[in-house]
This record gives sequence, structure tokens and C-alpha cells, in this order.
Amino acid sequence: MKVLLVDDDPAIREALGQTLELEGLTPVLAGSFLAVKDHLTPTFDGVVVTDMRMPGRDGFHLLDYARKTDPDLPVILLTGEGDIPMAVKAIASGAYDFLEKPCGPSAFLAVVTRALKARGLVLENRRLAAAVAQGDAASRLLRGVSPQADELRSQSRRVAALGTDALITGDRGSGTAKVAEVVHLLSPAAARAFVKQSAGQLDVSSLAHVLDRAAGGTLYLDEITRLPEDVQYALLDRIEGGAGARILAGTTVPIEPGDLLEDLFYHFDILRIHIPPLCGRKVDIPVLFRHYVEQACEQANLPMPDIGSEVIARLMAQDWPGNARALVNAAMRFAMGLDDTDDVEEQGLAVQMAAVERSLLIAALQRNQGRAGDTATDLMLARKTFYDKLARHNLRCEDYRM
Amino acid sequence: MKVLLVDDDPAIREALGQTLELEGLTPVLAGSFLAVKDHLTPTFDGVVVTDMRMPGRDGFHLLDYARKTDPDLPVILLTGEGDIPMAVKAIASGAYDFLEKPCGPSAFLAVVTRALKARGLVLENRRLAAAVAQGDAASRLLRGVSPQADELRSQSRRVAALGTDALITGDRGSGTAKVAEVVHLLSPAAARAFVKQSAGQLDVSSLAHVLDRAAGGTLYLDEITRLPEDVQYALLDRIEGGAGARILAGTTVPIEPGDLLEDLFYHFDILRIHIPPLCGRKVDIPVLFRHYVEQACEQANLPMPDIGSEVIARLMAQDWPGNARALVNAAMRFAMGLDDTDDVEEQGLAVQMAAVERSLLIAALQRNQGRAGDTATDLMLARKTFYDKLARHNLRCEDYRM
DNA sequence: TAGGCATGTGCGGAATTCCGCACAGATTGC
DNA sequence: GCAATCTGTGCGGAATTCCGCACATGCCTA
Repeated sequence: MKVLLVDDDPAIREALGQTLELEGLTPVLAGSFLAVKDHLTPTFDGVVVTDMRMPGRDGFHLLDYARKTDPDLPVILLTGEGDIPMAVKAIASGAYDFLEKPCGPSAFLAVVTRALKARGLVLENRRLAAAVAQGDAASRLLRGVSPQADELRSQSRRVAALGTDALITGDRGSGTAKVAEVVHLLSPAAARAFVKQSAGQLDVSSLAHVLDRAAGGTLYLDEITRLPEDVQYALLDRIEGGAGARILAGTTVPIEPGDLLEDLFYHFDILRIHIPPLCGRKVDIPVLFRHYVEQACEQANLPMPDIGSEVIARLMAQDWPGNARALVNAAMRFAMGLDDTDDVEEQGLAVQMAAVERSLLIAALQRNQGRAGDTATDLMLARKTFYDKLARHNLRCEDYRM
Repeated sequence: MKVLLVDDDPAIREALGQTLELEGLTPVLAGSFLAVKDHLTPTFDGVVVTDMRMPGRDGFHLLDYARKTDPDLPVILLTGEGDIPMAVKAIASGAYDFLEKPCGPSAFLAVVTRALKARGLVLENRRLAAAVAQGDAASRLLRGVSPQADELRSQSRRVAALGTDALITGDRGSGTAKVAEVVHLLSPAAARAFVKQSAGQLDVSSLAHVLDRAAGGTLYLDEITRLPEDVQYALLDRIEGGAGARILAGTTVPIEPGDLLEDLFYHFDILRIHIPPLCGRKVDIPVLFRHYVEQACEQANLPMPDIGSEVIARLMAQDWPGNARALVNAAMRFAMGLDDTDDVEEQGLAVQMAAVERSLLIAALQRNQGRAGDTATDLMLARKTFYDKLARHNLRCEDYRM
């Protein structure tokens, strides 16, 4: 953050500037309003200290201008010694604070530091408010109420902010690609390309190609341990020469230095994001399951079924080696009325499809209060076809009338 | 916000308290540390002004205690006139500011006001950070970057916070039920039941039933204008006697007092949430479309297709009388590789069944790591039939092998 | 009471799906 | 290197589904 110091007296400017520098702050010195005018924007990351009595545009003018530009931009006014009426007027005019000249360094620094802190909070609050309004990608996409889910979001935000390459680890089905995308969405390059590529399917020429496509954005290499050795060398060369994109590597198998070229391994291992398995954060299962059921229902335009406590108990009783992917599948089946939330052997496809069709027919009948013609139209079926299907499923329109 | 004023001299306390009250601030007066100790918590909504020299625990002790409790809690110290060493020590010890006794009301008020503002920023900062971390339901579920979308989220948050019954209006396909659910999720009763019911399908006995199911939570009555008149009377009786649940009413047709019993109409019309039509906020279409495509891809485990600018242009060129529901359908078709992004409100049964079958095939392929024979057996299909279905859905086994 | 509209069903032709078979090619294991 | 196994596909007959048509019946309204 900066301290914009405005005083027509060069000696005072220098002295105060030195005081600031000795405190580790960043002064920007100027002799007049005109010299600093362009700094005074709503996003200016700093505060203003100005002498009140200056030729031409005085401190009050500057204060007035600043307040119109950003009412939360702190302006500290330097007054003459004992000029109490002027000080009162300054505060009344919206100055953050005032200091009487000459003042001791500690008093000066105290006021400036307080103002900088206030400014920092204002800017941070604006940023946070924008994040809330927009919906931070981590909280939107990485769900869960467990401490482990919190940690995952925090790790993702940290990696995004740092902008470095990183390694994403997690068991099969845990969503390494999704976490990579979240990191991308959280980063300044969110509007740029996000390229996802299976590492095992790369060769040297296609590596160059995907790096070009990801330029300025993010390249995610799935299952990095399958990257062919010649491609590993080529990748290292690119990284050393500037890859032009952030590279995230994912793996669902445990990884150790010997699994990759050592330099490449340690390059990615600078930062890790570890996705906790579902079995270690079972408290997240109800939230995730409900979300996936809602998603499936929205997609298929199905009514949202009640999720009873016995369903939740059944979900919680399993360990979910298939992680989120398996939970998505279970949720989809549940949404379709298949009443199957286990990861066990399946019914045949035909039986499942019949159950789904029956659910969809019932939902449509309900939407249309049992009016056959309307329901057939709703489903974009010929009336006859519709009747045929009802017969097949032992359904009768009259059962759905008021 | 409060000003906690600590001084062993009653005359000074009273005088400063009056100064604060005249400024519209809220003083809390105390003669000793012990009297205020319990106020000093991390969530204390105010600042502390304390005399430094007091019998027993002095101002420094209070400052020290406060800083340990919450380093961001401003403590203003009142010093004796000219006691500069003491003032310096105060600031060095982390006091927010100091004032020399006696000081004028305006100087006193300026410091206090500044401290209150600083405290407000800190508390707001914490609240916003928590909201970001948790993921506010409004920003997660009610998407859009337009001012109208902002307004919808704000209305939803306000209704949620007030805890009253309300009316939700919006055109067909705009998602009145979804907004009702968001309001529910934002409210303190989020963990309780959310019951959705078509108003047209209610009778007096089923009304009692759904109110019982929603007890402590939220009941959403869809298409409230279709509520039979006898049920309206029954509902009014329950509302007057305490319904036991928050009741939200939705309508996709314009509603006026004559459309319902007058008392019932005005009961719900206390608060309205109006969902803006997509045609009035086209800037939201790209964001929403992308979200729905991502959702469809996640459900069906499909790779995310690129959404070209020509696709966006075509979406923007339509008015979307089917609103979000139609956009969901278009997104699903796009995700499935159907080059059809037009405003089609309902899906036919065949399209829905095709989507389901595709999802089930993919899930089975994943379970079987792309082994065709095993997958066909799993689905209880002839191998040939299985291959026919893959062809029909543009699926290839090899894409699901390790 | 009559007309209009909606419902429900049998018949039968067209369209679609199921699926066995045979074959060629690829992969895996001994 | 070879045998066993798996994969993928075209052909074609059987089975199933789609759906228009015609008709009878019931309900609602003027």
C-alpha cells in the first residue's frame, strides 16, 4: 500500500517521506494537487497525507475531490500548529484525521498506519462483497461441510492466488479434474483457456499443441504418472523455458519421486492439494447426495423426491470407494425412482429404463392432472402411443385426476 | 453500535456520555474494568473509551485484556493533559487512539466515530469472509451477473432473514420453486423440511397433512391461484392459528386480489419476490447456459464441450419465453452433442429417456473399465444390442479404459 | 336434448429395436 | 509364436413399438 504525500515544501516532504520509509511504508511524494490527481481513484491502494495550506489548489480542494471520487479514501490533513478552527473544519469536511505541524514521527506514523489499516479493510470488504455476490468458485463447486472440505477449499484458493504449478492428489472418483478447474476459475486467468488432457495420451508434438492451446490459462494433466518419459523431458524443457500456462498435474494413485523424472516431480510437488476421500468425511455425504439428486432432477425435469433419513443412513453406512463419482451415480438412480443407493450389482438396463419411464409418465400425469390428451402432448407422444405405454406400466389416467 | 465508556470519575462519564448521545451514538457507561469485562468479546459491536489512570485495574490492563480477546477491538485511551510519554506508550501498546483530557466534544467525537467505523469494517470483513467461505445459497443457486439477478438475490436474502410468508412471482419456467427453496436454504430453518406442493392438488385434509410435514420448516405452494376456495379458507384458519411453518406461495400467472380470498392474498402480498424474465436480463444467458452445460456434463460424465461465440450469439438472439427451464433443456441437448440450442420448453419423453439411457450406459462402462463384454453382461444385454446402443449414443468403450 | 369434446381401445401397417451369427482383427497369456 | 479371448461390425430375421384410423362411450355446456 502507498502513502501519497502532498506538500509544497520540499523539506517537509522529504522528512515525512523518510519517516515513512523507515517504517517500511511506501511514500509517493508530490508538490501539488495536479501531480496526484490521477492517483485518486476508487481502487487506489493507499491513503493521502496533504498539507492544508498550499498555493493554488489547497488541501480542502484535494479532500473534496477525493471524497467525490471515493468517500472511503482516507485523507489526512496537515495543519498549522494550534490552528484548531481549521482542524475542526477539516474533520467536518470528511478528512480521516488531521495532524498539527510539526508533529513527532510516532504520532504521524500512528495516524498513517491507522488510516492504511482502514483503507485495507475497505478494499478487502469490497473484494469480499464482490466474491459473495458473484459466488466464489470454491464454495460453489467444492461442496461439503466438513473441516476437510473447508481445507480443500482453502488449499484451492491458496494455489489459485499463488499462481504456481501444483499437484492434485486424491483417490479414484474423487474429482481431481474438477479441483483443477476450480483452481483455474479462482485465478486471475479464469477467463482464459482451461485445457484438460490425459497425460498417458500425450506425445512430444501433442504436448506442444496443448501448451499452445492453454497459453495464458491452465493446462491440467490427468494421471500424471502415465506421462511417457520422453514427454516428461519435453515438458521439463518447456517449464524451464517458460511454459506460458499454469500446469496442474493430477493423480489418483499414490505418487513418489521415482514415479516421475525427479526434477518434474519436485516441480509439481511445491504445492499439493489433497482431496480427502468420502469415507474420511462422511458428514459431507448428505449434502453432496442432495446436491447431486437436485442436479439430476433439474436435468431430467423430474420432481425432487424426498430423501428420507433411512436413505441417508444407508448412504452413510457405505465407504464409497468410488468417491464422488459413485455418489453422483447413486443420486441419479435415486432421482429416477430406482430406489437404489448402493454400489452393488445392477439391475438390467431394460428394467431400469422401464422404472424411469414409469416415473416420467407419472410425473407428467401429475403435472397435467390426469388429462390424457394434455399429458401426451406434454410428453410429445402420439395419444395412442401414450395409451400403449400406460397399459405397459399398468397406469390409468383416472387415478391422477382431482 | 455501542461506545463502552470507562472512567472512575462519574462527572466525566456523564459528560462524555451526553456528548455521545447528542451525536446519536449509544454510550454504555462504567466505572471500572470489572464492570465491562464481559462486554469484551470478539463479536462486540462497538468500541471502548477508557481513562488510563484508574484505581485497581487501569486503562492499560483493560487494553491488554481487550487485545488478547480481539486484537481488532478499538480501545481509545484518555490521558492527562500533556502526558506525552503516556500517550506514546498507549499507541505502542496497541491502543487505537488517545485523547488528552480535557478535550473538546468535536475532537472526541471525531476519534470515536473513526473508531466505530473501523470496527464496523472489521466486523463486516469477518461476516463477508464467512459468507465466502460457506457459500451463500443465493449466490450458489440464483445465478446471473445482471442487476436484476443481484436484486433477486437481495430480495431472497431479505425474505429469508425476515422469516415471513411471501409471494414469489415470475413467468412460466422462471423457477419459482427454486427461489422458494433458496429462501428456505438461507433461513435459520434450512435444516428443517422443505415441502413443495401444487396448490391445485390440495384438499382440506391433504392441506393439514402437508402443513404437518413442513412443521418448523417451509411449505411452498405452487400456482397458488389454483388453490380451491375451501382450501383457501382452511389455510387462512391455520395461518391465523399459527401454521407452524413458513408458507411461500408461487404463481406464474399475474395475480391480483380477486384471484384469491382477499385476506389470503394480502397475507402473502406483504412481501414479494419477483423473478425477472430471461428476456429482460440477457446478459445472464451466457453464465447460466455454461452452468447448465457443466451440470449436464457432470451428471452424464461427458467432456465439457467448447461453447463458441456463435452458440452464445444464437442464445442471445432468442427471447426465451420458456425461461430457465428452456435454457436447461437447451444446455442438456448441447452437452449431449445435439446441435440444438433453441427455446424449447419441455422435453419429450423420448429425449428424456435417451438421456437417461446414455447416462446408465456410461455409468456401467465406468464400473467395468470399458470392458465391453462385462458391461453388456452387467446391463443384462446381448453384446450386439449393447454395441447398437453405444452407436446410437455416440459412445466408445475405449474411452472408458484405464 | 343435442352437439362438441375428451377418453379409451382394437386393428393393422410401418418403423424401429433386438439379437444371433459369422467374420476379421486386436489383445493377452502361456 | 500360437492359442485363447475379447472386440467390433454387417447382415438379416424376429420381435416389439409407434401410431394413424375408426369407432364407441362418457362428460360438459348451451
